[in-house]
Amino acid sequence: MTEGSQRIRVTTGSRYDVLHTDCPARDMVDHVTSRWGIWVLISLRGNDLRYYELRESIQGVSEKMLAQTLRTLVDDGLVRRHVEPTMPPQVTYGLTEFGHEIGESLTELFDRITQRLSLPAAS
Amino acid sequence: MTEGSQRIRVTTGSRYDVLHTDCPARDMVDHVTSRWGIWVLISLRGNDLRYYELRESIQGVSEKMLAQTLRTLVDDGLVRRHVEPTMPPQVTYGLTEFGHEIGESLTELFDRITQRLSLPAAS
DNA sequence: CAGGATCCTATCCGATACTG
DNA sequence: CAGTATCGGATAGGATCCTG
Repeated sequence: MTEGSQRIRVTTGSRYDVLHTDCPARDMVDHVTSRWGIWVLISLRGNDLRYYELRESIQGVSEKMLAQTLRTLVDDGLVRRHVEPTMPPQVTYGLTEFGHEIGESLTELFDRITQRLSLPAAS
Repeated sequence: MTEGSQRIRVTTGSRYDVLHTDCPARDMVDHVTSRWGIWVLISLRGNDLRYYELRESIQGVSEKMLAQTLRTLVDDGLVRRHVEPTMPPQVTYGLTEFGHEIGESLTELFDRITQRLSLPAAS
């Protein structure tokens, strides 16, 4: 993004000026609202799931994208990864406390959308 | 996505089985959580804005993507577009009632993320 | 001012093959 | 089982030019 001369406007009173620049929250938001991230977080709300359970639960996701998404969410501190050193290995994913907070917001967002879509039509 | 043999499992008790298939909500969610869509919706919460105001407010967005994002959100019934037939023309964008609902959810999501990022560190 | 049209590049993402 | 590595097509997205 190469912003050197980008000034952060804090004079207007809008609290969103800051985030519109390159603040770290923007990356996190992008991860959370990524194509598959949102469904991973929602899927894990009920209970922890293993890798293949997530893959079957989230229709349409490829192994590559699921792995990639999970890695990002683990790095961000939203998802916890638990490895059981058996043979074959068992890896379980669950939400951290932070992940639960975010999952709650995402579920609310999703619910509002489905609710609206179930109505006839309105502007 | 070409799913013909895809069964909707309604027997498990999880209310998210349905949405993991190709339900229309998924498209809407993708639009709302698109790279720029989320910032448009948040930006318009306070007050209506004109095109160039949005462009300046949302740092990093190109004219093309802003226009494209706005068109999608208008089609989805989240944003209202008002044209003042002057010369030069003035176009103002604002949220519909539905847009306000969604914007509220997105703001909550965003607030939780920024709040967490402002803390030292935790898992 | 508010975009549409065009071009071109970065990246996303799926398919496939392979590994501990 | 739970991934990683690589490849290639699709698409998102930026830059530029142009119009009502």
